Amino acid sequence: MTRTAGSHGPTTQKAIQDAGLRLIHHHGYAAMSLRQLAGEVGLQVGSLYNHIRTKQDLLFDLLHGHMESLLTALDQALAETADPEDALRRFVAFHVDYHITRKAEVFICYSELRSLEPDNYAIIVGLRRGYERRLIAIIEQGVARGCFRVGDAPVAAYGILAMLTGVCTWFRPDGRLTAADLIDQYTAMVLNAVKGP
Amino acid sequence: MTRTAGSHGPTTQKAIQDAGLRLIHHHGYAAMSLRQLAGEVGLQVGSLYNHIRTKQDLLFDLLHGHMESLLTALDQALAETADPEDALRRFVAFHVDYHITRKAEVFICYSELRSLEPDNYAIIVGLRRGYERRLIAIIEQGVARGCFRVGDAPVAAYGILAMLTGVCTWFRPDGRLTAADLIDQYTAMVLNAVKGP
Amino acid sequence: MTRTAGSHGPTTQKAIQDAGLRLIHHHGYAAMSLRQLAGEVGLQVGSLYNHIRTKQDLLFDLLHGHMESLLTALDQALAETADPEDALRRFVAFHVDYHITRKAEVFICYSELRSLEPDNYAIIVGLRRGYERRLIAIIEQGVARGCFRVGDAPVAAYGILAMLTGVCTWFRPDGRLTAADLIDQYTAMVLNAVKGP
Amino acid sequence: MTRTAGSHGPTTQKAIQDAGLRLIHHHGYAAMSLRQLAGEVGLQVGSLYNHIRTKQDLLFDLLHGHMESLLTALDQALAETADPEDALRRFVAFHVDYHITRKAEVFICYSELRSLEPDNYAIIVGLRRGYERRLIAIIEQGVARGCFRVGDAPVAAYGILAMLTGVCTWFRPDGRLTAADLIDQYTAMVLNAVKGP
DNA sequence: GATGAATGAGCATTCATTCAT
DNA sequence: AATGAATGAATGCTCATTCAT
Repeated sequence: MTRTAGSHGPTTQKAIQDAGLRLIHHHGYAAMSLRQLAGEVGLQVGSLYNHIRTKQDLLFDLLHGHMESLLTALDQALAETADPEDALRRFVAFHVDYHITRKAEVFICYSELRSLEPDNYAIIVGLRRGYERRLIAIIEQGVARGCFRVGDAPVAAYGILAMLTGVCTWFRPDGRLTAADLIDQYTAMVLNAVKGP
Repeated sequence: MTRTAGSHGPTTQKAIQDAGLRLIHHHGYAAMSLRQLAGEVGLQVGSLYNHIRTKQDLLFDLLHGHMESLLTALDQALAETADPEDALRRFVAFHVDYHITRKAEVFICYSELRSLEPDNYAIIVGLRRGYERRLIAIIEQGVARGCFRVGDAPVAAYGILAMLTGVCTWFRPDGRLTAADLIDQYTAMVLNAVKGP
Repeated sequence: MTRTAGSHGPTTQKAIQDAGLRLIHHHGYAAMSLRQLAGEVGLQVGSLYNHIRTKQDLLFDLLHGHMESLLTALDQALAETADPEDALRRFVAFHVDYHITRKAEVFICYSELRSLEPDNYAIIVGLRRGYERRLIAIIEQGVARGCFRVGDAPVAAYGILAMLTGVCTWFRPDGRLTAADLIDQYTAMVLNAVKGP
Repeated sequence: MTRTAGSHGPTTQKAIQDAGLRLIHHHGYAAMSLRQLAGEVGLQVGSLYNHIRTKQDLLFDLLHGHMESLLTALDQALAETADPEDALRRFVAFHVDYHITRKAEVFICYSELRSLEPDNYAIIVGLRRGYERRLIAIIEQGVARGCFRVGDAPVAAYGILAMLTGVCTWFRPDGRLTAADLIDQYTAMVLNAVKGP
């Protein structure tokens, strides 16, 4: 954690994280300079170090915070589902909604994995695997109960995740489709895909 | 020594592009230094400039060459298809195969778009749009003929493309699945998804 | 160590300008490297950029500062002169004295004009034209009042300026002549030249 | 000398010197790159070295050739002059004419002295001193015969040389004045200056 | 004579980071 | 907390020069 206990700069801290997220999303971690970041927040470079430990830590905190809130939110969305089909519907709706709403976090969580130092990388990838496993489990349950039919559950899951995650690349809230339309269409496509002909 | 015996223009050019592709794929364009690249090829930094104009040009040439060969290969794969379902099968098989075989090119073509200068960006994105349009056209034809049923053709196309493209992130040729298995499963999923219940 | 004890912004700024002036005077702008400059001031190269924006800016600031102080000093020297002959005497004395005293600034202001980027060039040349115009005006007044006789006033002015400015190339304060001797002789030559036979 | 005996490339040799003169005049020796020069002549950089030994040699040959032809031409112009006043008239006419006609050579001969390596510097400065001495001798003779009156002959000579040399900076053949007008005016000014009131 | 490919040193500039104030 | 000045390493790129072909 970067925040010094007891310090009273939550505003600056937050401003740095927001600007950092935006800049990493736009230019990438390697291409973002701390001078740029300081400029966005209205500080001199040196002052940044009252709020972050290193550039790498800023990235890690962003990704780690994102993954934790993503997992918490998913568990909430899936709570008390017995039926795999119902669970899959909820998963699709949750994933698309979350990926539309917080596209920057989601995007850098995929694109900046390689910018993480080994230890940090392992942690984030571990959390991500947990997320994937929840979808795999749903599919495996569906297959076990005979309501889904797929060749290989993890492969099906990776395909579905890639398809749904793609929305954070192209979806525009002010475009032809509403988020609800999108969720409806993708839910139908995903269910058709796993239920078979 | 001013020249390694046996060195040869076109060979060096190719070596630079190969190493460049590999390094950009691994570390990203911004994080790859020309010193690293020169080292991989066995040259001094300055010598690189006998073969490339700028770092940006190296990236652009890589992406441009890739997009052109991708489009040519797709047109060949789709030649003489009358039936949308047949066309879609061929598209899936082609796309997955190509994205497994040349995963580095494909990956950087998505991930390094933002590293392109505006003019170069416009060119590559234009070519990519051409690729997407071919899939959209197939889906629209299928819908027109009543064999496919999707909410919105472009949205379906983006979903399918994202799903298929994902393979270049996780597929390992020495893994549990063969490329043929993968193509079979994904063809089935895609066709189910667009044919509806 | 991150900072030499006792170092201080404005002082360093001044040291950089002094050393920059000396080095540009000796080797020329293009031939002076910022490494050299940093070495003279006792800094690492990068630290220079806490005090200058670019190498070009350093040059421009030097020339601009010089031209402004030159014009101010000239106006002071010429204040309350009614008689053209008196004005010309004062001009010669002022110009020679200034060009002996601050020969480095004066020299680079002539020799490094071509190293200025277009916008900066225009500004400095504009100021210089203002200086020339003051001498031209004196000669024209003298001609109008019949005390001077020259073919073309600007041409006479350019000749006089070139003659006087030359001192910063060869005059040595510890040489055969004192500055006062020099001013006397040049005043006589200039007055003879413009008064005619 | 740069030219390999027996080679038959006088055209290329000449083209390189012409372009070199022009580029050094425009940008300065340090700022001119051999790549630029090669480009102007229509060669690759490496090929330049079939015609020059080094960049420094190119500069030296330019200056040395210039000084030798200047001295030869001056001696011709002054041949068979008995009278100092006549000699001074001829000197002014010769110097102005030469400095207008070959302004680029003349200019770089002043401005690029500092770019010469020590040995080359000594040679060129020696030749230049010879040129100055001819004017000093004329003035001293005039003073000895009582037709000129100046404080210090070398100082007068330096002033006159600076004044006359200045023309290569500002004179435009298509301007308000012809070369003849200029020579007339400057001859008058110089003679007035040295003859005294 | 010309070319293209190489070298190794050098360039101006930017970087993440540190720390006295 | 914030600043401004510093560090030392690194960046993309250019340089004069060499030389096998």
